[in-house]
Amino acid sequence: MVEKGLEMFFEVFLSKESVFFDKRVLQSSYTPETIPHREEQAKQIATVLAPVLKGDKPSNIFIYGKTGTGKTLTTKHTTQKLMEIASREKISLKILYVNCKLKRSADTEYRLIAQLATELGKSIPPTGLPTEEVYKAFLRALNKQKQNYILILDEIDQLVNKTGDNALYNLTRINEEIESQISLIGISNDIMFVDKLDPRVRSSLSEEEIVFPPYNALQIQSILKQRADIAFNKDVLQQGVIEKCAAYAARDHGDARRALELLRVAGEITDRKNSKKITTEHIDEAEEKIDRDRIIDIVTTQPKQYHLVLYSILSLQPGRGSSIFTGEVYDLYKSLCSKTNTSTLTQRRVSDIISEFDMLGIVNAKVISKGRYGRTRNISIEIPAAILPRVKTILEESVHV
DNA sequence: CCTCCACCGGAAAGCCGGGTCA
DNA sequence: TGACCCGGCTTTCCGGTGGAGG
Repeated sequence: MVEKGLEMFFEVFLSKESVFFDKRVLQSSYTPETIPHREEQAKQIATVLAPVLKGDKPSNIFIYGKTGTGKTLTTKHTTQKLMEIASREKISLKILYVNCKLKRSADTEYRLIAQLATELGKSIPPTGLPTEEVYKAFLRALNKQKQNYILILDEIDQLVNKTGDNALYNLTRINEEIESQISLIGISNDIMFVDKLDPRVRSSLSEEEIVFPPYNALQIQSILKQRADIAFNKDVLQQGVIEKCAAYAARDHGDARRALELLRVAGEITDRKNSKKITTEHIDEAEEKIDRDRIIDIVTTQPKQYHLVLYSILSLQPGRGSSIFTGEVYDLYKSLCSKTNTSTLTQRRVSDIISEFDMLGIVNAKVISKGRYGRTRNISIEIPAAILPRVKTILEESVHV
């Protein structure tokens, strides 16, 4: 019986028409042939890197721009082209790309260097060795053949915020110890982060600086059109859909990635509803869905102690206008802990957990002063009311209250 | 203008699990 | 097997601090 039902389902699914022609084009892993509106930046990168073709060491580059402004795409694209020329001209050149945000892969000094060494063919155990050893292995790999290297460090701000600028310091002066030449390209979406760097590292890293400004609504429109032409079947887009998508994305700092995601999810919603056309209403639904999924995802993947803290905050929000303070949250949290037989964390720690929720956008926690009555955080919940009950259920199940 | 609350938030250090190496 | 390493999570310690109330 069940089997029959499933079969039917799959058959119907197959025969169902989709608005998509090639969905991959809207996914973030997709690399388009051309990158519109970034010609200027691509050229700047090319200008700095070009000397490598004559055997000179290019300057290091620091690239800055908000999320979804095409930094990674442009950098990869440009270096790839450079690589093509280099191999055609038989110039020995190696390009290494690492994303420093990737958990358990390149987000600490040890892991970053290990990752780099691995890409050069040395295998390094994921842990256990002294960092010093890993550097030696990396150096040996670099020296195996004399050539130029270009090292792209994406999201370096993450690395620095987490583990300091030690790794960068070592990398910027590694040229003194090897025959080969290394140039760094650092990509960051937080410009303030350079201030946290040791001055020597800063000046070395940003020998050249390239800024990626946010896209404006018109530019996002053209990006969306370019992709939509390939991604969707003919005539599935209702008038004004692209414009609306672009407007949403431009509203908060011209994030092209978000705009593309919005369009993709809107398409998926359209398919699921068996409609033939993507409408502007679908865009609205998509935006809600993305937000909802994000929050649910964050909440479910959080560890138990975090659940207890969040549950305390939610319980203190009775709908009335009164604001919540750290002290109250901690008191409730403590009693919850003893009720559920969980070990109790210090207030210092809970305070950090609250600010983590703040950074995740689950909660809004501003430090305020109540004068005579001390200083504390003013906490309010940022979860849309529509999914609050669901979040509560998740928390209750995890915590057994 | 000064006090003093109720926390904030940086630094450092400890614990523990997962690992290497000789 | 024991000495040692890394990194995530947590505790300890402690010097701030904005502004209502005196």
